[in-house]
Amino acid sequence: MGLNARKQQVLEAIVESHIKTAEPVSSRSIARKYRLGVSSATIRNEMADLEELGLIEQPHTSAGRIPSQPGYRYYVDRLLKKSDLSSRDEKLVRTIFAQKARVLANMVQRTIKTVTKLTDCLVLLSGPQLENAALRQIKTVPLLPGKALVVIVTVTGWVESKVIDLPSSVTAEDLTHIENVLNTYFRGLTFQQISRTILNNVYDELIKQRKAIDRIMEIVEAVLQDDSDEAIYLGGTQNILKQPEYSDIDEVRNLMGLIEEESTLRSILLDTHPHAVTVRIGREIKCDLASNYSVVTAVYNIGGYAVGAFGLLGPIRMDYARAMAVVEYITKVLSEVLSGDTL
Amino acid sequence: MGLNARKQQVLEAIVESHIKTAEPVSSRSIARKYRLGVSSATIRNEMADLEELGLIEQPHTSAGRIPSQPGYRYYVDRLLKKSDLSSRDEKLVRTIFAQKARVLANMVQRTIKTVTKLTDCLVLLSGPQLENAALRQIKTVPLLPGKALVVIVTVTGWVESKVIDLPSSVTAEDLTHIENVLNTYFRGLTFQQISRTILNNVYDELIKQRKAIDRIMEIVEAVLQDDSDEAIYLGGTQNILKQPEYSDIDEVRNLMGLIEEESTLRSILLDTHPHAVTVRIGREIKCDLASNYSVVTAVYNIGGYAVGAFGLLGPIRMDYARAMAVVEYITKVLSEVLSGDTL
DNA sequence: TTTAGCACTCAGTTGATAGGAGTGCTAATC
DNA sequence: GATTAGCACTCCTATCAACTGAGTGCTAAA
Repeated sequence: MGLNARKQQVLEAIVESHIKTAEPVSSRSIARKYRLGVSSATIRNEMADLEELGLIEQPHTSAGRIPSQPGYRYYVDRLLKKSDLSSRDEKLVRTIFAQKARVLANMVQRTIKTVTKLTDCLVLLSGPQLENAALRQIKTVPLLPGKALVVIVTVTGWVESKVIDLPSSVTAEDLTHIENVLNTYFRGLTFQQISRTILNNVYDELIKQRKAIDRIMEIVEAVLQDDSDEAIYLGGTQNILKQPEYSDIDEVRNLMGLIEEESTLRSILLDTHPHAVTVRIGREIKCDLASNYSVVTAVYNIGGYAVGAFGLLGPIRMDYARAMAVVEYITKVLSEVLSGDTL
Repeated sequence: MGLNARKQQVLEAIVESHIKTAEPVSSRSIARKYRLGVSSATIRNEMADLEELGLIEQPHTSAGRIPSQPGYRYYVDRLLKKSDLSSRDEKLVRTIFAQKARVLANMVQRTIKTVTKLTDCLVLLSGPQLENAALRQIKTVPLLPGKALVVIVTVTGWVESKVIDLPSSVTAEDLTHIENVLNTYFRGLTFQQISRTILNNVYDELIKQRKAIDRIMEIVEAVLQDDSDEAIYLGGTQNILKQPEYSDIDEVRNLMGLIEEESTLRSILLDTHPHAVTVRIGREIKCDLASNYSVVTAVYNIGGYAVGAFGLLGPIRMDYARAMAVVEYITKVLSEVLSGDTL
């Protein structure tokens, strides 16, 4: 869809004005506020063309124009000027990771809370899955018969702990032995590598102790298969309610319904291009409940392996430039911090 | 305020009808639905008296009556018939604690999620604070220089773990030593007792190792003073939005503002009678933001010591009988489970 | 003391009207 | 040929009056 320069300017003006005010944009207001050097009548003519192309639409005859979903798509693809976060905002983000104790659960909470201050969107975060984190050490702590705590420390200093159930036949000595084996063979490897490696290397070595291996596998699996890791964390509900589109109670209810549907949020968040900030607008999100929203998402990684996704969800009339800047910066910093490049 | 029997019946009818329908109640509908054996005119006379007493009020001249805040108070104190949970509901609550791993954080989440299904209120939960839990064992796990994991297991099998920072001068051997001391002297005591006991018993014993004592105190304090324990957990936002009072967008915003104010929620939750289910109605809650809500709260305990509070927040027109039954049952079960009486 | 009956009040709805914002089209201008 | 001024037209929004109906309060009778 090749638009001449002036049509692009008009479309850009309409999108940006509507993002700012949430109101339909009139030809006259464009002529006044954006110095295109032509009269409102000329802009009206261009608007008629843009409407024919399906990029803008009229809520009713005597109203101004608002961008259509394809209009926003055109804007995001070709008109939007990428912006960076201000250094003040970047500093704010850095404070998320200033705290010394590197506990994943805390970091997730702090990330969401902080981003909430940076945008008016709903903040979504999945993971991080530790599968691709390299192991520094595993500690096991026998608690009660049949119960032990497994503590995982990654090479980059992140701590995660889980209580697991064991066959009650496993003694404290077994556990110590298992811990030793795990640390000896697996230090520096990722969990993913462990599952592959174990069969080759360790199995032969410990063939005499079949039972111990079974236990080891149970532990590794218990740690990896914890469903709670797959939870979607979210915040900023209050934020998004400030947007004028949610002064209608039905919109609010729809939004709350969406928030409740964790599986939907998950599929939205995971439908993300692996190497770039992804923008999905309205019906581009393959989900009926969400066809009135847009999402900006990106994955973050540990040592180059995707381990989670981060995203912002807002009305279609959201500030895409800012949302993209936030998502890009957050996922960059998350990746750095989890991979240990900084700090 | 002594009301004759019929006035009480009329007040009860008004409160219960209004709780059910959220609409003003007319004399005629009472005459029809509640078999009082008198005509609507007689009920109108009684209503006039009740209004003069300030127990009911009229939104406008040609509307029915709704209970006033003192009217609800009278109802809760003298008219409300206490009810128990159905055995189906009780069974549902028991499933919260069916999971084997006794991890406090998980239990908190599950409790909230479950109660969300039992009422239309906002579910609030604080704690549990471990101060009054008796200690089975403490494990320390050195992680990195200056960082250790402290794992606490209570006598009743609950597990809580924290990453703490230590002076980097503390070695792994120090830590093991500290762990031994802690376990030797403190097993079976509550954290509260520990803080009192340590000065008397242990200090003399370990006088040669002043430094170690300081470390111990640091650990004990680090564990106790973790702010995250004082967080208020909440759920059921979607529930409460279904209530007809929240079809007004400003009401929704006010509610969201209240939810955001964690310190307010905390003070509401902690203003609870220590030995009974507490009901606070509207302005009885000492908080302007909350004067349009009612709360039903109660504390739960470990071995008789209060360790946290549980409550339901809803519109003043809430189902008090059910809310009280839920709060009473949940706190009873929480206390049992945490104290180890069952399971 | 209770009740039937009726006048009265007032919120909510409907319908008509006026005002205003914005467009689309036409004819004049550059 | 592109641009623009001007004007008729559309349709949303606000306002006001009239109407409706639910519910009350009061009075007089049972």
